[in-house]
Amino acid sequence: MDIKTLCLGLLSLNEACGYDLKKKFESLFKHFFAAGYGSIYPALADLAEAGLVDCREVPQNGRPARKVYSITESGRKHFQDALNSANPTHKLRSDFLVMMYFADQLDNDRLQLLLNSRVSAFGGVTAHIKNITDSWPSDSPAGARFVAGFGEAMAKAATQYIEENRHILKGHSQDQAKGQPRIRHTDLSQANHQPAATIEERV
Amino acid sequence: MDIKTLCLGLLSLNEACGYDLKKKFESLFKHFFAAGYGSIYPALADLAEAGLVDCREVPQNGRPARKVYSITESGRKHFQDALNSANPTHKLRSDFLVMMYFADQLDNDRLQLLLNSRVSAFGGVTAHIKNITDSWPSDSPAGARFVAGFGEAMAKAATQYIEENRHILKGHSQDQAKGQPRIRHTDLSQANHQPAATIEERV
DNA sequence: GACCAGATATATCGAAACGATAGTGTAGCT
DNA sequence: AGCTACACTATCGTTTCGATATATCTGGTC
Repeated sequence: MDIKTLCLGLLSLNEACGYDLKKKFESLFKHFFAAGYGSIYPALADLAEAGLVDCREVPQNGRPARKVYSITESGRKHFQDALNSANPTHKLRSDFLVMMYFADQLDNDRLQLLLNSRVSAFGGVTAHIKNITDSWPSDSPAGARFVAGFGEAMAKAATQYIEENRHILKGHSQDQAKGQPRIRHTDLSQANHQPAATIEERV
Repeated sequence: MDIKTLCLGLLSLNEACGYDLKKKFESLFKHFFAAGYGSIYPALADLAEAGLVDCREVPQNGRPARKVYSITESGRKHFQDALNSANPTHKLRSDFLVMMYFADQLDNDRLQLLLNSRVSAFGGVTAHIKNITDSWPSDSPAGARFVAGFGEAMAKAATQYIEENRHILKGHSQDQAKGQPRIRHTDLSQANHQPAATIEERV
């Protein structure tokens, strides 16, 4: 599902301008789908050109006019089709885990700092979700509650995992020699080399 | 952390060709960092041009020659710097959760299908991680075990959350009218409109 | 022996998305 | 008077994605 479709989906609930959509991304979708202006504005322009949304300019005193986009029947149908055809992805991209993978090239202070700030980032996610859901009425849509709960559950599980397992990671102490990995590593590059499983190699 | 840096990190452990790196991404990093050929090959070329890696061609019978990249001292230093300066991200991008957010525009069969295949996808993640870790020696690096465990923990927590909360989602039945949301939605577009919190709006 | 799927290895190209930045006036606070 | 936050627009260069092309060897099946 691309950003265009997502914007269309949000517009299927309420008409909105680009700025409104950005705010939604940063409140409702913050923990599972990020989108910046550089994605949203072109997406809206494309949707308008394709006739999936209408654009209406609402002038304001001083400020740039709001360009309010509202979904058309064609757009609504298009979104329904997208909901029913796509097989949805669910992808994590984590520099944090990459760094943890390379923990033995970090010194210990740095490692502990990274772990602590990740835990605190998950705390921030939890706080954010609590913050937005607190204002919801009791009849708020099930989907919204489901995804909020999912975010909470993930943040909690991640925090717990880190706290329970951080002890297995030990960065080297700072006065130790840096820059050379302290594990064996073996030449991989013979012509016609064997399948990886039969070669001694750092996992 | 961009793909270049990540490739450099992998090359700090073993020299490798583009194809080798791709395999690593698809085994070790599969659950938290994806990268395709379209990212890896340009990254290697850039690294070589910047002098952070050396490239050595190893001819093979029939097949295209392996271009084996090995990290230079400069490259190693560069990677250490990257490890110590970046504040790492950890981002989820989930079309699945987007769709769940729009659950009330899905019919029930489709909704159940999506939930089931997501659960089974998490099962696949768990199986994949078990598969790669089973072959590891007992002295395998702590970082690798930490990130593998993290993936397992997340897959487990996600599965559990879905199973325990899927009942709150109810897609409409198939014979019901489609295409119109059944919740109120209010015009957002008055000039100089109020802050969102004071307007009735679908969350 | 014929045949096909899959592994090994390279690489490119257009489309999509990211991330940072710019501009401009209002409102409110100190 | 000056500062910061907010409301709204928008662009632009870089990075990344995803699909595809090419070519040969290997291993298994009918």
